[in-house]
Amino acid sequence: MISPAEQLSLLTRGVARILSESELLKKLERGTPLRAKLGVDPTSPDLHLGHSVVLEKLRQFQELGHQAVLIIGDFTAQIGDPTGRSKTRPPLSREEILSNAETYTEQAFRILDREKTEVVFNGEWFNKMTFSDVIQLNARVTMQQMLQREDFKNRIANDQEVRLHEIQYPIVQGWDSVEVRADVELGGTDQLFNILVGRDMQKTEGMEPQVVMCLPILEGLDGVQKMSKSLHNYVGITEAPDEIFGKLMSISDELMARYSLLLLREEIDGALHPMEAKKSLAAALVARCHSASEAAAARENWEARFSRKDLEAVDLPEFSIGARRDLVGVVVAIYKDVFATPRSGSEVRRLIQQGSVQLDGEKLTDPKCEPAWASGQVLKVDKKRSVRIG
RNA sequence: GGGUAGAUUCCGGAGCGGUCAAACGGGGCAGACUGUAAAUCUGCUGGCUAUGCCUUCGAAGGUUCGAAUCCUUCUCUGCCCA
Repeated sequence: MISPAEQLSLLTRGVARILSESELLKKLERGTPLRAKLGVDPTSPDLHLGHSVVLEKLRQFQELGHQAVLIIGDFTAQIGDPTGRSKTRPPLSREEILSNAETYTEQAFRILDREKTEVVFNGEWFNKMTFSDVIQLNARVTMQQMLQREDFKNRIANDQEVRLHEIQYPIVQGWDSVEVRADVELGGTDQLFNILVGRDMQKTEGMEPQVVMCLPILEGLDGVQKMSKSLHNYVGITEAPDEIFGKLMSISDELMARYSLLLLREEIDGALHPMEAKKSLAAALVARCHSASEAAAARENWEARFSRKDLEAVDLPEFSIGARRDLVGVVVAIYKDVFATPRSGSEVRRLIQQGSVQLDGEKLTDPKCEPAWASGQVLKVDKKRSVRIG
């Protein structure tokens, strides 16, 4: 058994904010397993590297013999969170939530130890509440407290709306902590406020307050905004090895250092050429999401393709010419069927005119042309995407 | 409830009734250069069976030869006052 002090130093590594270390130490010194809580929202079940930062931390708790408590926010998902102006997000059905929760946990268990994870749905207690229970819950929190929250404050300052139900979210989340008797709650730094509410609610209930542990928010591939699916700047942990490797190779050097630190808890080796360092990072992350052998294969594939530009040696997706044989028609079909990133005919026409499309290394700039297609030809539609004509 | 401002293409934000598919900026995409990096430069950024046609400027009507621009009603939002 590792000593409480050693545990503390491991657990606080890579953490952006903790309240407070001394409280955590005290809890650790009791010697009984701590209950470490993480609440997740089953609205978009696709996990990406951003989520993995906090999941890794939770895993660390497990490795040290503590109890992970994963709360699925099925209740909140049923209400639907209408963030944004005109569009009200349709509330999810029971079935959707359950199936989302299923895919979510499936993915989360790539990182977490399934055997040592307690999964609970918060609808279990919230669905039983009456309106008067809700009022009483609200009575525990003041308006002033809610208005302290940074993003509410900003939105008010910028004349943007804040819906009343939005200020319920921290309360709901806070009550979860009471229900599961959390000793520690994990979350991104954006969760600081919510987690603090949980502390307060536990105190009002006469419980020992949970320790707040905030992990840094991972930037997306653009290096500016947080990683998120809706911003299209994410790397999904279930994506194909080549895909993950490629996406990581396109990040900036600056971001590479950040990813290395947050995802691998390692500094970049300054002696390496930045590109080599990036390859190691990419390989390490592919290995984590898949396996070491797949990581090696992805690396080799990438090098053949982009360093040696040896497209013959690479596994390219195959495409068979369909009904439309003209260049625009073919490229549109490729984007849609092979890469699942549809582009309109006009868009493709522009790409062609700008010299993005090559057939066997030769640029085709006339959208109207109809090349003599032959099986085995390599059609490159843009810098990163090519197919082999089947 | 009263007053007031506003709703424009991914976002921000212009837009004398015709020359507006709509300025400008951001973002995005592509090309050149590279290390699928950054920086920089260039081009593009509604759709189509494409020298023309179609659908877009909160919604529905209306006035006009003609409307994002004018009128009416409606919906939504901000701000101020209660």
